[in-house]
Amino acid sequence: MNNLTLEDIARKCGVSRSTVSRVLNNHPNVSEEVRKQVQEMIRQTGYQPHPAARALVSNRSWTCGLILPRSIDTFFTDPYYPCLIQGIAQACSKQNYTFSLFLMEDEEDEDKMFAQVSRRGFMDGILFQSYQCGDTLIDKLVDSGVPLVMLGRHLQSKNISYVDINNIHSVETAIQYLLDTGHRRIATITGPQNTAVGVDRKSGYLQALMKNNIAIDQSLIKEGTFTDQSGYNSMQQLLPAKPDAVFAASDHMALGAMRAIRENGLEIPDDISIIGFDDFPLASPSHPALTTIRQPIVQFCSEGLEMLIDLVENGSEPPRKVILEAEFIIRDSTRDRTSMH
Amino acid sequence: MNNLTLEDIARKCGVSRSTVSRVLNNHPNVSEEVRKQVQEMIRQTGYQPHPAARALVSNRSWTCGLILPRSIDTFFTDPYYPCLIQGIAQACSKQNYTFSLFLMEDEEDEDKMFAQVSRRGFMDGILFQSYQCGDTLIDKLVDSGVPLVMLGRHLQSKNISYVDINNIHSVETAIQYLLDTGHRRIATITGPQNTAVGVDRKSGYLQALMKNNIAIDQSLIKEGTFTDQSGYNSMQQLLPAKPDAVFAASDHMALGAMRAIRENGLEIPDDISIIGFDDFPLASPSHPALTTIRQPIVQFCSEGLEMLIDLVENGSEPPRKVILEAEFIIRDSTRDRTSMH
DNA sequence: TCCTGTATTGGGAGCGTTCCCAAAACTATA
DNA sequence: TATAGTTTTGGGAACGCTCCCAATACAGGA
Repeated sequence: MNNLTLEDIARKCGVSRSTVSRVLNNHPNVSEEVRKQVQEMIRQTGYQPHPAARALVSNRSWTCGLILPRSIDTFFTDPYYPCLIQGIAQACSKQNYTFSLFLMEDEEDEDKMFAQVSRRGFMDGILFQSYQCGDTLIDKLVDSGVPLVMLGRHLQSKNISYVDINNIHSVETAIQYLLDTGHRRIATITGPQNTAVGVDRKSGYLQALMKNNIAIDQSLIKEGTFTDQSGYNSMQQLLPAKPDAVFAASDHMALGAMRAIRENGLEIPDDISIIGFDDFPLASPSHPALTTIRQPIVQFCSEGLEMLIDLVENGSEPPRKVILEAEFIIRDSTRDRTSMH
Repeated sequence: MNNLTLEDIARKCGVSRSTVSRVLNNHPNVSEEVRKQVQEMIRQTGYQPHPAARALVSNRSWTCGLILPRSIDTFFTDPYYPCLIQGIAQACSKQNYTFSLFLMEDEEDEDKMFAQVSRRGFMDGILFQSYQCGDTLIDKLVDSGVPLVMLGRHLQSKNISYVDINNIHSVETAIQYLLDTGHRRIATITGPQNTAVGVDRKSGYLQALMKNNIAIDQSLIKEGTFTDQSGYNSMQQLLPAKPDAVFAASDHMALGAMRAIRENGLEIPDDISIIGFDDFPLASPSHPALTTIRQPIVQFCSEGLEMLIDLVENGSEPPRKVILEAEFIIRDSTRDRTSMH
């Protein structure tokens, strides 16, 4: 346990506290010679400035929080959350930030988190995973004035800065691909319609069909909950409508749908093509390998953190907004049906 | 953003800073009347003490870190990690601790984490998920002197405090159950043999057979990696040896094994009984519902944190050690074969 | 009523930084 | 060589707490 102070280093180098502080913070106005000497001493002794002392005087803690609201019920089963957590952890490490995680389970958790967050100087800012609308937590956070970035747009976004994936456009691209490759009865398993992702991915599906003057058939649309099981159930309901392709709003649901398709004696992609969304680790090893839309999760997280740091340093007006493009990945669960003619 | 100080509260109440501090820290020697008045003022104003100021003077940050070492490669696919993270988050919230998460990906991450951790007063202590032996990180952490608790025993444990599940005993119980219900050719898919869990769960299997004077058949033992895919592959290799039961060292591997069994035209539990380990959310909704050993993950996490707090407050000598019992849960993937006689 | 002991209260010092301003050292110019 | 300007350096004050010790208030007993 290393308990040297600035003053100790200063004494060892025969300079003042201030000079060491300047070296530490890369201020100019330190002669090259002295800078070298101090840096060497810091290296040798393994000195680390005391974060609490720093935070006290500068009102910056170099810590950011990630809040996952309690309405999230697929934390254990959806690989999105581990991926997100890793992405944020990675971004924080890169920016020399400490990463604090808050999983809200009940109101008590929210109060406790609040106490930790609402005091300037402890948590520089927070990243908030968007989920259901109607979450009152988000309003409380905005009111508290803590720098805040939403991960994924909020359904009733109230001038909050956010990063999002271009869900609508990327789904449109995927559906257009299905149309171009000769599919005519394209079904979709949507996400929950009280979430922005759920709504946006469905919009992409609808818009693509409309642009191609294809009538919307409600029997080809089922709402899922992002779980494997809901994909399976929705697919069972869709099969009687005889779709030749399905777009599922998450890979997890796509895998469930594939199970249902196979159990009904149909082949993928020969009878039905299937497209997912996410491209998390479970997509590519599936059989057949899943055609999907890849979320740029690493970039998503680092953009989110960078935006947050910008907010902390330059104030949160006006709200920032970044939309990232997702990549359409064609694998083996879709098939070109035009070559059959 | 609430930026009142102790002194502000004191002034409003017409008392001194010290008195407010005493109320805040539940010191005795404050008259009941004054205490009430101050508490009411704190409530009204929503005053929160400045954590950095507190940490600076008391060398306690009320923050603990959870480190997941970089040798972990199943972070996204094994529900253990989300469960663990939630368990720790919950325990921290209960103890009014802030939870910082460190995911090590490369050596640079380790260095950065080290800088944050090795300075007393920033991170009170750390929880370290045990994984592969040969991790040098653990030695560095021990040397740094930061209070440390291992989650799961370490294969070459060097006097480190830890919490663990009684893996050996709980597996023995499960195997004994298989024997008692008439199974004779019990196979196992073990975890990696360079991890303590992998070794211990295999030991439980071996000991149960030995106690019943059953010869060990190496063709009934395959080593997996805790993934679904490895469960599938191992099961394919085990099938020629004609087992009538399989114990898989994780639910995930059990599910993979079930897939392999079904693909070979066999029925569960009629032809082969199967037992997993974990009882995480994916076990009970499987078909048939999986007989498994439930890890008391919530208790595991809270014991770990309590041990860490004990270490912080009372020093880490002698090392503490807590072993929790796991619960054997019988569902539908096992079948009593004695009633067939 | 005075004295002693205990319960309560107040204020100073200090934690390890950053920031600011003044002092010192150096440089260039007249 | 004197002077003004610039670069570099040092030290005080402050951040908001906790801890310690001294001061005060309030008992009860002689």
